Amino acid sequence: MSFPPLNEQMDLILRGAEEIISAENLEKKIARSIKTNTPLIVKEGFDPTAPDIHIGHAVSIRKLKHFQDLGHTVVFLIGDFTALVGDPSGRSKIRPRMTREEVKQNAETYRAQVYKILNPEKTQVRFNSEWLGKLSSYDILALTSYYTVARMLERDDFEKRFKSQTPIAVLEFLYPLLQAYDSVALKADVELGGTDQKFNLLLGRTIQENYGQEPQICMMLPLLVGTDGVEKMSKSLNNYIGINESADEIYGKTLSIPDEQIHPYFQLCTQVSAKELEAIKKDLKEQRVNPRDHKRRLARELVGLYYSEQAALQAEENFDKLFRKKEIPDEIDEFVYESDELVIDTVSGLVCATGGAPSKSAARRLVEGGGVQLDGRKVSDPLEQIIIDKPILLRVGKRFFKWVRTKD
RNA sequence: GGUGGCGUGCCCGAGUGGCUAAAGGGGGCAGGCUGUAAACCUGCUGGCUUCGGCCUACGGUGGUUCGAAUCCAUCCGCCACCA
Repeated sequence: MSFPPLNEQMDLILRGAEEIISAENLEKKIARSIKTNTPLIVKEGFDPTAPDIHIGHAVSIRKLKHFQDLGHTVVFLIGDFTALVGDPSGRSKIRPRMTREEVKQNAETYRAQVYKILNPEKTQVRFNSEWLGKLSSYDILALTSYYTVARMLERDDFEKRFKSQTPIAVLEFLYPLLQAYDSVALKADVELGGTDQKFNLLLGRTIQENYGQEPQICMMLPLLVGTDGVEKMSKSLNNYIGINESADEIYGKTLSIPDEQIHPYFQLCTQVSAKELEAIKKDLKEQRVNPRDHKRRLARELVGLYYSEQAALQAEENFDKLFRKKEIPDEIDEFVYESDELVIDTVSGLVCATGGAPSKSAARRLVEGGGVQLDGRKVSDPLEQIIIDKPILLRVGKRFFKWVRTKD
C-alpha cells in the first residue's frame, strides 16, 4: 500500500489539534513511514468506566479516524487494568475500583459505539491487562525507578489535591507510569489525548526512552465543554451528548448549549470547512444573525454525522413541533398498567410508576411545582385520583411524554 | 511513633443538649419570560403515607440523657507539625 504525500498528511493531522510535541518530529516520523512503507502506530487509551461515548470523546476518536484514513495503524486501547487504579486526571477523589465483570461489560459497549466513527476492519482493539497483568513486582519496581516523586507532584491534579487536603493514594502515582508503559508495550509512535492528558502523554516519552525506544509524539486535542457551558463534558456531570442517543436527543441537547460554545462545537465536532468556520465566527462576533440559526445548523450537522441528513431534518421538524409550535410529538411511548382490574392511581403514583420521577415524593414535588399535565390539563393536587379507563396523555416537564393505559 | 486539628445533606458550609429534615450559598430540577441560549423572577431539592403521621439521616459502633449532629468512650478516615 502507499501513503498520501507528507504535506497532505500533515494538513489533515494538524487540523484541530491544540498542541503537538513535537510537530517537527511528527513530520520526520511520517516521512520515514512513507519511505519505508510502514504505518505509524497511533494509540489512544480509554477508561472502561464510562460506557457512553459522547461527542467530547469523539473529538479525539475522529482524529484517530484521520490517521486511519491515511493508512496508519490505530490502536484503540481499553484500559481495563489501569481502571483498577483509576486515572487521577481531574479527579478530586480516589476512584471506586471496578470489578472485572463490569470492566468487561463496559468494554463491549465501548466497542460497539466506537465503530460509529472508526473503521472496524482497520481498528485494533487491545486491553492493557494483556501486558500490565503480566508485569512482575520486579518489573514494576524498575518502572517506578524511572521517575521521581517531586516530578510526579508537579502534576496539577496532584498538587491541587495535596493543597486542598484531599487524599492521594500511592497507587495513583502508578497510573501515569502504567499508561506510559502501554506506549512501550505497543511501541507507539503517536499517542492522542485531551489537553488534560498532557502529563501522562509526556511521561510516555520519558519511559519509552528508558526502555530504549524512540519517544512517541504527543498530540493533545482540545477538551469539549459540556452542554452546561462550564465544565468539561462528562457523563458524571450529565452535561454530555452521547453519540448513541436518539437523533431527537442529540438535536435538542445541542440547542441547549450556550451561545459561546457554538463556534467551538462546530470546530471540534463537525466537519465544516475552515472557511465556513471563519464565517460562522464572524457572524457570531458581529451579531449579524440570531445565534440560534447557527445553533440549529450545528444540531443538524451533529445528527447528520451520527445518523443521516434525513434524520437531522426529521429531528429538527420534531423539535419545532414540540417547542416552537407547542404541539405534542408524533411518537410517544406507552406505559401499560399490568392489571386486569380498572386502575385508579394518584397523580404522583402515576408519575412515579411511568418513570417520570425517581420517587413518589419527587413526583409530588413536581406536581406541586406545576410541572405535570394530564391530557393537557395542569394538575396541582398530587393526590388526585385518576381513573384510567381510556388512554391518558401524561406530560412531565417539557420533554417527558407517556400514553398511560391499561391492559386490553 | 508523638502532638494537635478536623469529619454535617450532591458540593461548600453554619449549627455545642429539645424550637433541626438541619441556616446560608453553589449546583440541580420544575414553573414564568425566551432561542430547550444568556440574564432575570418563583417554587422545590431524603423516603413512605390510609395525608393523621411514620421512618431514615450529621464518619462507624457503643454509651450518658426524658431527649444527642451537639456530651462521653472507642474505632475508622483526612490534615498539619515533629520524628
